[in-house]
Amino acid sequence: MEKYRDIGLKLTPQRLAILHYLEGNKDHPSAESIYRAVHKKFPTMSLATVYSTLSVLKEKGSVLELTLDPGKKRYDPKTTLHNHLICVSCKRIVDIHGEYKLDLTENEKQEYTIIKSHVEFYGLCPECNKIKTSPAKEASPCA
Amino acid sequence: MEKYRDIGLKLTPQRLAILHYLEGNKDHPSAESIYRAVHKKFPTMSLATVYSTLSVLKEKGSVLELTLDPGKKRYDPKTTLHNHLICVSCKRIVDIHGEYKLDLTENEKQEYTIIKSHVEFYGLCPECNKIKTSPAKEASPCA
DNA sequence: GTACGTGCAAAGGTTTTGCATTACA
DNA sequence: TGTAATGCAAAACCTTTGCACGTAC
Repeated sequence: MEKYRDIGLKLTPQRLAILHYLEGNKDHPSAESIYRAVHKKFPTMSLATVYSTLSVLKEKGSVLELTLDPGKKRYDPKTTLHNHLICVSCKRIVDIHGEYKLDLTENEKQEYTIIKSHVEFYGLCPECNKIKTSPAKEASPCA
Repeated sequence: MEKYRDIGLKLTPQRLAILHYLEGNKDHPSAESIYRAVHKKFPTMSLATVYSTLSVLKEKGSVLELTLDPGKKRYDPKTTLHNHLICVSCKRIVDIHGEYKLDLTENEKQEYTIIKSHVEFYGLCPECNKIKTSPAKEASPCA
């Protein structure tokens, strides 16, 4: 946690609670769900503080803001390049770690400069896939 | 335009105006910008009508709702699979037509079912790229 | 001690909804 | 004519902002 002080963050109890919640979190939570989780253990926490902390973490490059969910932003503490699958059944967002060769044509290489890329897969997450392919059970949305 | 009646759409003047505006449109407009454009020619048009028409068109598969812009939805009348580049300079969204091999590992193939995929490139659009690579001019955001 | 974070409430932007009126088919 | 679309206003969300107060360093 000291690494956050090193990048110029004042470590208040509220921020520590948010940082602990985010550490290793693979749920790609929204501001609201971070707030709900942290508010349980820390009833004075306000939603504005969550937004303001996320804004600072984003500036410092310590979280990624994901634009995958129509209607709200999601946050990802994993900041190295990776891709995502959006489950069409349960709406969960899960990490996909493969690297892909996304080669532009020669024409396109002249026209554009590419800085980075991100792949969104739409399909079934492991849990919903299991339900669907399991012969014994009726298919039903997970979560 | 008759194809829309065929899919069960009542063709009101408002809807025709929206459909004309969307036809061949490559700007990936938001509801608000569709409203602004159509309202000029059609002053009685209301924003609620734009939303309701977009909702029907989406259901019928005649437009795609894009979740690329944090804070608002964008709409794309091109419904065949293609990818997008988000210009980090001018924020324009432009189509990228290459097809990519996005092969999952054997492990992943067992875990997931993939229905479709979409690649977001971040970089410079043709206009901003031209400005940047042109030696004679100062770089400046386009649009 | 000071600069910055917190919490509250209000405001801003996008999208949805309810309802009376209007118009397509 | 009947069903569905329109337009208006209000409400529902998500996110940002202003400001008085509190706290990490």
